[in-house]
Amino acid sequence: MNLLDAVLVALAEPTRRQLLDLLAERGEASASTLAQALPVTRQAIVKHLAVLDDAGLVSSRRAGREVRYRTRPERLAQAARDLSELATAWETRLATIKRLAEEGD
Amino acid sequence: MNLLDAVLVALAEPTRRQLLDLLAERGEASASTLAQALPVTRQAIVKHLAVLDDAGLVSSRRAGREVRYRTRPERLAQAARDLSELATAWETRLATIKRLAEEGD
DNA sequence: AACATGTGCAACCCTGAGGTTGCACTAAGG
DNA sequence: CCTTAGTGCAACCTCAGGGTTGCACATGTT
Repeated sequence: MNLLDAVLVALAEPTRRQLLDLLAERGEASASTLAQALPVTRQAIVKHLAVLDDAGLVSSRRAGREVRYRTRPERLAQAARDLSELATAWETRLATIKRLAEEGD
Repeated sequence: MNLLDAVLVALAEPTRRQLLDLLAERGEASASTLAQALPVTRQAIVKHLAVLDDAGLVSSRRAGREVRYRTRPERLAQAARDLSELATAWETRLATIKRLAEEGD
């Protein structure tokens, strides 16, 4: 599974998108803190953060006894570019097909 | 669930991404035809196409006894723009936080 | 030292998504 | 009219993903 795939999978989950919102809002936060803002357990949060980390959408660092997470906008920006490219490729395809159809009739 | 969410969910599935590839490649295809190119049943394909349709990533039209599907690049392009916006918003947040931290120290 | 807070790990539960099979229905072609 | 190819519907199966609980471990505080 390449990175774009991982990003898409990561973003497909409502809770994970909420987590990203919270992180973007706060700049940095621990799993325990985040758990207080959402209707799920800390453990669930941790799992989600792991998925987000695999997708490169968040990074973490240890600060004493807690682990702080933050967003990584570059990855999201990259994913956006990838999707954009894909869209352009489709458009080109469709344009070509349309053109051929018109010529051939 | 708004449209971007639906798009993300739709794209999170490998088989659906393959379907989109095939459609982009062929310009137009029916569920039965697509099923021949993938290791799953026509029914599975139909379900996936329904999800893609809900997300606005494909459109369909009846042609005699078959239903032909095609990609809709605008939606994907829109999704790409939305993600890009989100990334920018995060970047702005992080920049602000960083600035405040420097000023306040 | 004792306590509180945050994390890590593992087992477990359960729903939904992806997939299949079977059959009825409809349209095209001989 | 009969056959063939494509679709639609519904019941069913299976498993990974999201979630929980319980407990051990580590760090900070008094």
